[in-house]
Amino acid sequence: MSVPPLRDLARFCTPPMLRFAQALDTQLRAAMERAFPEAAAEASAAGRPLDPQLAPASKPEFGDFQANGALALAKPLQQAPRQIAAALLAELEADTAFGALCLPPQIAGPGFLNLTLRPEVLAAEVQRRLGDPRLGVPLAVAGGAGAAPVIVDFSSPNIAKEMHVGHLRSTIIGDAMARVLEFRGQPVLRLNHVGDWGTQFGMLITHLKQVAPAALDTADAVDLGDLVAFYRQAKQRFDADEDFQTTARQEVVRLQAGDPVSLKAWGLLCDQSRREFQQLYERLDIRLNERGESFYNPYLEAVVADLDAAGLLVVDAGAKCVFLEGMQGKDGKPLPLIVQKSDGGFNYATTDLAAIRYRFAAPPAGDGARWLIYVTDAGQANHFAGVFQVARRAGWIPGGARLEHVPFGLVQGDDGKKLKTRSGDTVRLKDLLDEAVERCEADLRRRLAEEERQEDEEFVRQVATIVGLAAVKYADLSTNRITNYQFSFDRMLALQGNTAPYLLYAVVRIAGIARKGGDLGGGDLAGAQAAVAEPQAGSPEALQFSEPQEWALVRELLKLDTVIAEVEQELLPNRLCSYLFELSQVFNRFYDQVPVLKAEPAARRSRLALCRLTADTLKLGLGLLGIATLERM
RNA sequence: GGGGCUGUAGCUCAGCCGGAUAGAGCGACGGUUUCCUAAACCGUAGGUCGUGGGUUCGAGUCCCGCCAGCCCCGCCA
Repeated sequence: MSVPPLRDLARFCTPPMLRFAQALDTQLRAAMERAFPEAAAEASAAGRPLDPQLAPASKPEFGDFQANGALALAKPLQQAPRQIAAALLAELEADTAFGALCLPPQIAGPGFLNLTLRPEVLAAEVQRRLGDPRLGVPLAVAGGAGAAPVIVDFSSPNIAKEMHVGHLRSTIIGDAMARVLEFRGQPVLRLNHVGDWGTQFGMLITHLKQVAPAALDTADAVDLGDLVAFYRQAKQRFDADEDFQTTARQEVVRLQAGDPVSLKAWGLLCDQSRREFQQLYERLDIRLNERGESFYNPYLEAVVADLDAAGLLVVDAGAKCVFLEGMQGKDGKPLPLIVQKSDGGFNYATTDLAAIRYRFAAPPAGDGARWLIYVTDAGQANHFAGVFQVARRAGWIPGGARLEHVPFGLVQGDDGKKLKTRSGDTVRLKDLLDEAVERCEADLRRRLAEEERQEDEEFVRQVATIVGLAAVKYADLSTNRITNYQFSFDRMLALQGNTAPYLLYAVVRIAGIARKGGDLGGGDLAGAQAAVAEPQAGSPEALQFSEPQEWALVRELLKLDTVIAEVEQELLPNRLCSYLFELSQVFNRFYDQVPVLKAEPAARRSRLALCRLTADTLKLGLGLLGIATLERM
C-alpha cells in the first residue's frame, strides 16, 4: 500500500485505500497532540507540526501500515522511542474510530508502531470494489468535461522516415500515460508532433527536384521505401556538399514562407508517410491527433517578436538567440538558444516555443492547457530545459501550470549499444512487431504440438498477435523509463518472470475457472455494475476469508488505487507493471494452494469473488498499459 | 571545458516523503502434478548497493568529492 506524500493526499480525492491512510494519519496526529501537547504546540508554532510518519508497512508481517514518528521525537522529547510509541498507543486505544479500523497496534523494533486493518474492514472494501466498475479508483478532482486539458505530446515520428524502435518507446509510454490520465477523468489531448517542417524537407525537396521530380507533384509516384532511400541520399549530399546545403536551406525558407510549389510537394510527402504511420498506430491500438511542426508555422514570427519585446533577444553571428541563464556551452561562453537562423529560417527551438505558447494560451487562440507532458528521449533533456526556461522568461507559462519533459533511455541491443539490425541499420518498428508475433506463433505451435491440443488457425493467429504485441509493449513499460533498456525477444516473450505472457496467463487461469463452472458474477467490468447491495459485515452473505493466501490476495487487490495515483503523479508506468506482476504472483500462489471450485459453498463464493476482482484488476491495469487480454492461450 | 543520465546478485531489472534482516525474474541446483491450463508453485545458493567523505537516532535513498559508462553542448530534429 503505497502512500504518496501526505501533502498530496487531497489531489487524489481520498480513494478507498488512501481513505484509510488519511483517516489513520488524522487519528495519529490527534493522538500525538494528546500525548505530547507541549511539543505539539511548539512544533505547530514553528510551522512544522508533529508528523506521525505514516507509511506502508515495509513487510507483510508488520501489518498494513507503520508509523515511524516516535523515532524522530526521541531527541526533542528526551525520551526512549519505544516509550513515546507506548504513549501514542495508549492514546490510540482510547480512540473508538481507530479501534473500528485497526486491530490493537504493536510496538516493534526501535519504536515503530505497526498498524493492521481489521479483517472485516478489508473484506467490506473488497465487497465495495466488486460493485464498482472503477474498482475503487476515483475520478480526479480537477478533471471532467470542460476542464483545462492535459496535453501529452508523444510518438512524433518524422515524415519521410520510417518509424523505428526509438519511436516505439515514446509511443508506448505516451499512450500509457494518456490512458492513465484519461481513466482518472482528465481531459487529455494526445498530440503527435510529427517532424514535418524542418531542414529535412529542404534537403528532400531539393534532391527530389533533381532526381525524381514526379514525386513532388503526383500522389503515390514513389512509395515510402523509396522516399526513405531518397532521404538518405539527400542527407548524404547535405552533409558533404556546401552548395547543396545552401540550396536546401533556401528551399526551407521558401516552404516556410508558403511557396505553392514547395507546399504541394510537401503535402504529398506528408500524405505518403501519414498512411504508413497510421497502419502502425492501428496495429498498436494507439489513438493520436496529428498536429505537426508545420501547424505552428504561422506563429513563429510572433514568437520571435514576443521574445524581442520581452528584451530577451540577442543577435549573435547573424542568428537571433536567447542566451540561457545558468547554462554554458563550450569554451565557457553562455549557451544560446537559436530561434532564427542567420538565413532567416526557423528551427525546432522556435517551433517548440511556439507550441508551448499556443498550448498554454487561452482558447480559441490556443489549447488552454494546464499541464504539458513531453515524452521524448533523454538526449533532448538539455534542449527542453533551454526551451522551458525561455518560455518561462517570456511569460508564456500560466501560474499553476505544469510543464514537464518525461524522458526515457535508449533502446539497446544485447551488446549494450543502440539497437541495430545485423547489417547495422536502424530496426524498423514494423519488422520488430512482426518478429515478436512470429516468434510467439512458433512458440505457441510448438506448445500445442507438445500438449496435443487442437486449435484452429484463427485462435493461433489471434493469440500470437495479442501476446506478441503485449510482450513488446510490456517489456518497454516495465522498466523504469529513465534507464536505457536492453531489448531482447527471448526475455520479453518468456513465459515466466515479469513479462506480458505471465500476466496474461493469470487472466487465462481465472477465465478457466469461470469456464469450469465458477460463476464470477458477470466477470467483467460491465457485469460488476449489476452487483447486489453490499451485505453487512458478519452477515451470512458477507465475504469470508480464512487462508493466508486469500488475505495476501485481498491486500494486494486493494493497492490498485494508490498505485494508479502514484503512476499519475510520478509519470512512471513501470510502477503499474510491478504492481500487476506482484498481483499475478500473489494470485498464482492463491490458485496453487487454495481450491476454489471444490471449496465449501461460503468459501467458494468468497474465493470466486476474489478471482473476479483479480481478473478485473488485471484487465483494467493491462488496459491502461494498452495491452489486450485473452480468455485462453 | 560545461551540463545531464546511469552505476544494486553471474545476467536483466525493482527499490515509492530516509526506516526494521537490500527485493524480483532469468540462469544454476533441488523438490511439487488423482485437483480450476505445471505457461504454475515451493526451496537452496548468490550482494562490502561504483568509491571516499558528510548530514541523521537511522542512508541503496539526501549533500559534497572522486572513478567508470552513455548522452547533449549556435544556426539538424
